Amino acid sequence: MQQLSQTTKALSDHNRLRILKMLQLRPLCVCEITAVLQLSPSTVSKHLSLLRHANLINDHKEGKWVICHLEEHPGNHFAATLLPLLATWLEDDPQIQADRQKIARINRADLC
Amino acid sequence: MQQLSQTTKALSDHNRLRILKMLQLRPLCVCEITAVLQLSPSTVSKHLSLLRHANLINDHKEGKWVICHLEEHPGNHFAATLLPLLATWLEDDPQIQADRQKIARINRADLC
DNA sequence: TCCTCATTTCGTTATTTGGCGAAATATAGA
DNA sequence: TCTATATTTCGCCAAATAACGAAATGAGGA
Repeated sequence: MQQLSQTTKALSDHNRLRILKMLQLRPLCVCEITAVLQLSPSTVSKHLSLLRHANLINDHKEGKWVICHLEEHPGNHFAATLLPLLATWLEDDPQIQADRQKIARINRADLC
Repeated sequence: MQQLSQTTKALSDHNRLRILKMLQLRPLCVCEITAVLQLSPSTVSKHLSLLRHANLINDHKEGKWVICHLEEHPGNHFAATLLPLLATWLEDDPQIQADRQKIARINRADLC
């Protein structure tokens, strides 16, 4: 029950949903996510940490960047079920579409 | 996006999950739910109101009782997808099983 | 009508959450 | 080694949430 509520809580925040829907497009470094959300790096870091603990995303280092991506094989059963569903949800949401357009224009090299 | 986060937020609370899993067994009046959760009536009422607004449950009056039941045709797409999933989740959770045993023993007539 | 009892609403309190900026950490490159 | 920059951690504040008890509401039965 704890694990389910942890997962749904992670999915209940506006900005965390935006992050997950962005990552559907491609893996992103923290500063790209920060640029799109227009939140402070510390806030974004906290959201990412929460998503990581919920087994919804994962990351790896590439030089000085931390690259985040959707978790492909979540240890958590609920995350494993919900992530593919989320992939089909919110596709026509204006905010999500705007975020994705921003990502298309962004270049990690100039940004960070 | 608002609707999705409303739905997942509703599903992110321990006690609300317990309520939904109880209602899977059969419709229950507010005082039965209150008796199982061991929370104050006002607290339970608030949880129920939140679940109603999220289109996860519905209710009707029967004499002086308000009988709650799972929403069968949620107006909300996310609720419609998640309710059947929830029905398969947490079936082996000890807390959920204990709640259901309590319900089996409870009788609305003597309780209220 | 009046009383009882199930439920909801209101006002309050403690805890959690989401946000920030400053300081700490870590890594690439000079 | 020193510096610059990406990220995280820490300490704080404001807003949201979950809980309670008391008061209000609403329906059935005396």
